[in-house]
Order: sequence, then C-alpha cells, then structure tokens
Amino acid sequence: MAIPYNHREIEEKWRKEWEAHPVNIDDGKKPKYYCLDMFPYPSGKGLHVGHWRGYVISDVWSRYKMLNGGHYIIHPMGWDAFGLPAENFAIKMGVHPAKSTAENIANIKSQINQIAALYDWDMEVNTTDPEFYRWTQWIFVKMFQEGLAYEKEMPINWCPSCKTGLANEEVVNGKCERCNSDVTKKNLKQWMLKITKYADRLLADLDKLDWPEKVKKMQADWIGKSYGAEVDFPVEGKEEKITVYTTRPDTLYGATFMVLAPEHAMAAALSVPETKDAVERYIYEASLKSNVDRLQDKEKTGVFTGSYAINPLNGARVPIWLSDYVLADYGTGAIMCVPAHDDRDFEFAKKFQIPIVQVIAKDGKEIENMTEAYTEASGVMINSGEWNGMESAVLKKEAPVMIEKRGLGRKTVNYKLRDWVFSRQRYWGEPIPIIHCPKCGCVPVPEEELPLLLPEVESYQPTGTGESPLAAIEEWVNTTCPVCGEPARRETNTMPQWAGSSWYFLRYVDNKNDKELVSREKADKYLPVDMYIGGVEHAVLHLLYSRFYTKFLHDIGVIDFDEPFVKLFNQGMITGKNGVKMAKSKGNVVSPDDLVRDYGCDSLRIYELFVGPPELDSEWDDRGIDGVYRFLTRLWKLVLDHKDTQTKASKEMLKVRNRMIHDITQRLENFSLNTVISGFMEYNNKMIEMARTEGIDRETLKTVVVLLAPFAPHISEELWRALGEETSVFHATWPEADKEAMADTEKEVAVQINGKTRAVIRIPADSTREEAIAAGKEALGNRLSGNVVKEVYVPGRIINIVMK
RNA sequence: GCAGGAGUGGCGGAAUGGCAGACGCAUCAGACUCAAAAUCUGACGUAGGUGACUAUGUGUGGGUUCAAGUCCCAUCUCCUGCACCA
Repeated sequence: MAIPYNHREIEEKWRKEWEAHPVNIDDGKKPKYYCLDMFPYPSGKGLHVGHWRGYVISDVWSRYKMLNGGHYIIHPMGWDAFGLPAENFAIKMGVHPAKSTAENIANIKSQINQIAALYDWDMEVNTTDPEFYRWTQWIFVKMFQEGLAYEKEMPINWCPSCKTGLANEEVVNGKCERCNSDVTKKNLKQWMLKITKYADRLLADLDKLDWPEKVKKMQADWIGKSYGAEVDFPVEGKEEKITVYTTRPDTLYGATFMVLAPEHAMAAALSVPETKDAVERYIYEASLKSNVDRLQDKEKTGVFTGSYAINPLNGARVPIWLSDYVLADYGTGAIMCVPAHDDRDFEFAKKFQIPIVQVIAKDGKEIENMTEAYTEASGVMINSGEWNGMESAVLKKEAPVMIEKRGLGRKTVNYKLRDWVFSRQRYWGEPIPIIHCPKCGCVPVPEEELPLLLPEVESYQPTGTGESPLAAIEEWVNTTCPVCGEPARRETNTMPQWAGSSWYFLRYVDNKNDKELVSREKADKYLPVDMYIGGVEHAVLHLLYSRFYTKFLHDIGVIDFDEPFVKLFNQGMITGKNGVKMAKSKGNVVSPDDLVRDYGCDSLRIYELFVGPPELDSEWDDRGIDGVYRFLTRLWKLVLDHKDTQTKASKEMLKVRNRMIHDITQRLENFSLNTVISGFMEYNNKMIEMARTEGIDRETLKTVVVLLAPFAPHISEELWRALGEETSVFHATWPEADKEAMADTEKEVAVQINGKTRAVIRIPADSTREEAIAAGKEALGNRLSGNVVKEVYVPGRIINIVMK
C-alpha cells in the first residue's frame, strides 16, 4: 500500500529543491520563448482566484514550451505601481504612496509565489522605481525631440472626482473609466502625444498579429479610418469659407443646410443682430453640458445662426445652424447636411422644418412622403445636375476626385483616433521632464539629469485647479533653463499610469542596465514577447499604447521589431455566483490562500483550468475542487502502487498511452485547457481500470507524469522521482504520439435505420463498405423490412440504411 | 441603433455534419464500518414499461441533408464592445 498523498509535504519539498536548483536555465543554446503576464497593480486587497487563473494559464503554457521544444522560458513579473489607489490611500492615511506600495508588493509577491510559477524575480521591474521611470521619462524626451510630444490648450475630458484630465480611451460612455463619475470638459494646457501619426500603421499592422479577432476589431474601430472628402462652402457676405468633411460626397446636391459644432471657431461670428442672443446662449449652454448630458439628449437641439453658405456645386443657398450633435474634434467640426440620406440630418430637418431633397432614387423612383432617411449608397442619382443617372456607389468613390479637380475641396481620410492627452494633475506619477523657460520655451530635462525624481510633498491632495500638487513646491518648481541658464519653471503635471506599462515588457530582459533602456544585443536575443496573456479590458488602452510605443522605439532604432506582442490570449474573468464580479464590497471574493492550504497548489492550479474554457468568464464554485483532488489522489495511488511493476505494455495499453499523448497535446495546442483536464481524468480512469485487469507498465506511468507536469508540477516531480528518475521531470522531453500504435484493429459502428440507431456492432477496422453493410444488415435481422432506398457507410462510424 | 459572442440535464460544461450529455460537481442506492468520514461499485435528461426497450429531447419556428447542438433563413433572450465619428 502506497503512502497517502500529502500535498503540503511534497509541495514544500519540491519548492525548496527548485529554488536551490532552478529548472529553467538559459544555457545560450536553447531557443527562447517569452511568455508574459499583464503585470498587476499592487493593490492592498491581494489576489483572488480570478487573478490566479491568468497566472496559471501562462505558467502552464510556459512549462509546456519548456518541455515541448526545450525552450528557455522568459517569464517575468513586475509591478504597475503608479496610480490613484495608492495616492488616495496616502491622502486618507498620510502614508507616502511609496511605502504603502512597497508593503502591497511584498504581500502580493508572497501570494504569487504560492502559484509555483516559473517567475524569474531577477527580472522584476517596478514602474515607480526611479531607475525604471528614468527611461519612461527618456522616451518622453525622445518623443518631444521628434515632435511627437507637444503642448496644446484645448477642452479636454476632465474627471471632477479624480480631479484630473483623461485620455479619450479612459472615458467610457461619458464616464470616468476609473471612478465612474460623469466626465466634463475643461480647457487646459496639456501635453499631448501624437499617436495619430501612427494611425495608419497601427491599423495596417493588425493584420500581422496572432491576436483574438475581437481585440483586433476593437482596435480597428477605435482607430476608425474613413474615406471621404472635404468640401469648401463659401459663406454669403464673408471672406472665409467653411470646410466640411463628408463620407458621402455623392449626396452633395442634396445638402439643404449646414451644421457647425457650437465650439467651432466661426460659430459666434456667424450670428446676425437678430440671432446674436440666441446663438450666444446656445454656445454657452453647450459648454456647460457634460458628455453624458450630450449623449443622453434624445431630441436634437440647435439654433439658426442667420448666415447662409453657398453649395459650391450648384450655388444653392443653405442656412447655417449650430448643434451639439456635431462633434468639434472630428473632421472639421462642420458638416453639410443631407436630410434625405442621413438619419440624424433627417431628424434635425423634420424638427426645424428644413427642406429635404432626395438625390438617390430608391428602387428607381423618388419616395413620396419620406418618413425616414434612405441611407444606402445604392441607386441612381436624381436631382443632381450633371451627376444625374450615375450609380451612387460609383459616384461615392469618384466624387472626391471630381471635387478636387474642380478646386471645390479635396479627397481626405479621417480617423476617429485622437491624440493622446498625456498630462495628469495628480501626484503619484512620473514627473514630465520639461522645463518652461520664458526665453527658450519648452526645454527637455537633459538626459544625464534623468531620472527627474518625484519630490516629496506635504499634501497629496489634488488641487482641482488644473495644476498638480507638485506646483505647490516652490523650491522644486523653480529651476534654471538648461539652455540659457536663466530662471525657469518645471512642468508640474505627471504622466498617466499607462506611461510605464507601454514599454515595461522591454525592460525585463535588461532591467539592470544603467546606460540604455535595453541593450540592442539583449533586445535582439530575447524580444519580442511571444505570448501575452491577460484580460480583455485593455483592448484599446494598454494594448494600443504599447503598440504605439513599440513602433516609436523601433523608428528611433532602440529595437528592430515594431509589434510588441506576437500572440495574445485573453482569459475570461472568474466571477462569483450569478456572474457577479468579485469585489470586496459584494462580499463574494474567494481567496486562493485557504484552498492552497486545504487542497494544495497543484489541485488549485488544475481546478482553475477545469472550471471552464479559459477564454470565457466562469462562475467560481468551491465544491468542484474536490473532484480535482480526488483525481490527483487516484493518480498518486496508481503510480505508487505500480512504480516497480515489471508488466510489459499490451497492444491495448500502447493504444491508450499514445492516444493520451495525442489528445492532451492537441487540446493544449488549441488552448482548450479545460478539456485537457477532463482528458487526464478520463485516461486516468481508464488506466486504473486496466491496471486492475491486465496490469500497467512503467513507461505509460512515466508518460502521464510528464504530460501532467506543466499543470501539477509538484506531484509530477514527486512521482517522476518515485519512478526512479534522477533528474527533474522538467528536463524530460515531451512525448510524441505514435500514430500506428493509436490505430484500432476493430471499430464500433452504429447501425441505423433512417438515421436512428438500432444496433451497435464491432467490425474489423479494415472492413470494406460491402462487408460493413452486410454485417450491419445481419445485425438488424428482421427489423430490416421494406424497400431499401439507400445505404450509407461512414468508415468506422455509421451504417445508415434508408428504407421506405 | 450597429457589430461580435452565447443559449445543451439540478449545476459547471463535452461533442472534425455521424450513437447528444464526455469529464466533474451535486443527488440517490449498494459495499466496507459498531457508526461516521474517507474509499470503492452502481444509478442519474424527460415520458411510458417489471424488463431488454420505445418515444421524445440541445431557446423558438421553418429549411437543407441518408444524418443537424453543429449548416441556411426567420425569431426571442442574455452577454460583450461601439455608439450622433457626418
């Protein structure tokens, strides 16, 4: 009788052994494989079972790559430690964020170590470490020098609760991504990053990424490329022209009015004495509205300016209106309105009784009593002068060129992507390394003076005025200009949390380099990331920013690749009962600590995968872990009871062994990790059954132990040694399935009449169609009455006799 | 509104167009035990039958096919993303 499975003892034993003799070693000859987790924010709350799942998935994949292919695995971990929670904690408790962050890191690190992943802590990085953010600042300086970082005063998204400006990507449905407060607009002088310069490459290069289609599509939609034309409309009685952007230049003849955003530079100037008050009031009221108000307005509002523009194509006089359904920062902030062929224009025209002119025939004719806009670009042009009779779909493409030729406008491409608002009016972030000199303008802090350290402050409280708490430290703010030496002032805003996470993955492989961000030699050897694993919530934030940073660093020669993450996997969330997100406030947080103590790390690792498909959300239910524990116990007993067996593998056993190799490997390659586990259970049951009847051989036992090693490293290592091996199971080679040994000599075939199974027979695997059908008919016996219309034989699976 | 994904036992979930419900949880019965736990064996969609079995069954309604959870059309529900981008 074998000794019982004592998970605590063996897990502790092997953990010590692996620490003393690491199994993942770079000998300079092995191929590298870089498997990365999205690094965590070191929150005070610690890890729950949902965090675990992502880390287990990446570790299983890493260990699999180590065994299958003999890779040296780069599997680092670090801390995304700037950000609001630590700062808010500082405000409340008066503890410096660096201190609380350090404590949280220590705590989470010990929790992460319970996973027994391959993390190489020598590579650890921390975004708040001056030796790290020195390079975050260095990248900013380079961007400034390349003209990609610029200062601009404009109305930006402002979170009144966080008291800071936000990037577009951080505003979700008009609310702050972090605290869910309604976002307002505030006019502020901001540092901006010209991510739009990369819009085209960010879009086009999505094609070369092995990423979930969903994420690629989200990024493509976010970049939002559209093709169209700008058309210049002269304004009656004025010198200036108003330029509109349209994707439907084919409908130019149908433009019966024009609408400008209330923030348009010419908006106020277009009023006439009779409309002056109303126009000014509308502009003022629009400025007070939050994004949410704007989005929630069900009915369109607007005001007529009193001025008219001239349709450059047909000379028609079109009234100019102001309305907040036109966005100031997309296109030109002004649109031509074709109510017959655009839903929004139609609604507006109906409300304000503006004429509607149809220019595309629907089903060959003009619509009487139009009740909704006809928005398809298909049909023949009507009421369109020289364009009459053309196909609108064709004209849509040709019109921009025609307009450009006639000097009325130009062909253009537009993007929804906006430049990245990069200033934050908060304390706990990287200081932006810029000095404002009255004479020389904006001057970057010289490279040799980086890092520009974040100074101590007395109050972390955000000021709410649009300045960060740093502005209050006179002795820090006042400095001298590095160019002319005259008195100058430091930039007091800090960077957003995304700054460090946009490039941290490069630093891991050379984290102690004090000369460069990363040496070219190490970058060439270890980068880019082969597999990136994390939640889908960063689809357009972190993942877009990282691609932008990588392309920039590529362009200035730091690295020679321009996409950071070759392959991406998004794991689903683990939720509490009924799909409710795990949160302290909901009281449904499941901590891994107790489960590890009671069932062991190996059991929890396996159960994390067994709860459901890794890419989908799964509800956590503690009870299921018993099944996993039983499985490991049964396997434990099987191996130890037969470790000294002299049995030779039967043909049947060879079949089982090779099929197990094949199934487990294939499911693993498909990332179907939940069915890998059910596969292990299935084969385990089969092996136990066979061990009882005919005995089991050592080679089969060794095979299952190697296959299980990436999932349950401790028990696998223990059983591996029990089977007489001297070196670690992680130095073994992943077995390969022998296709011939897998083959059946006999097949079980269902015999059906009209698609309903009436018998099951066993026939030789090499039976011909005729032999099989004959055997099937025999099995059916006297059920087989009536006219046989058709006989279907699917080799090795089905015989179907169709009768009338 | 637009786009994408999903709907299968009491539950989590399996099924290259080929015997639906693998694997696990829970439940029930049996063995072992003085007893319980653990372990082992078995049953476990629904309806009917003592029974081998029969019928029925993958959100709903149609269709294609010898054969549909899987493909096509329509429809309902839920989830995710985007949302006045002209």
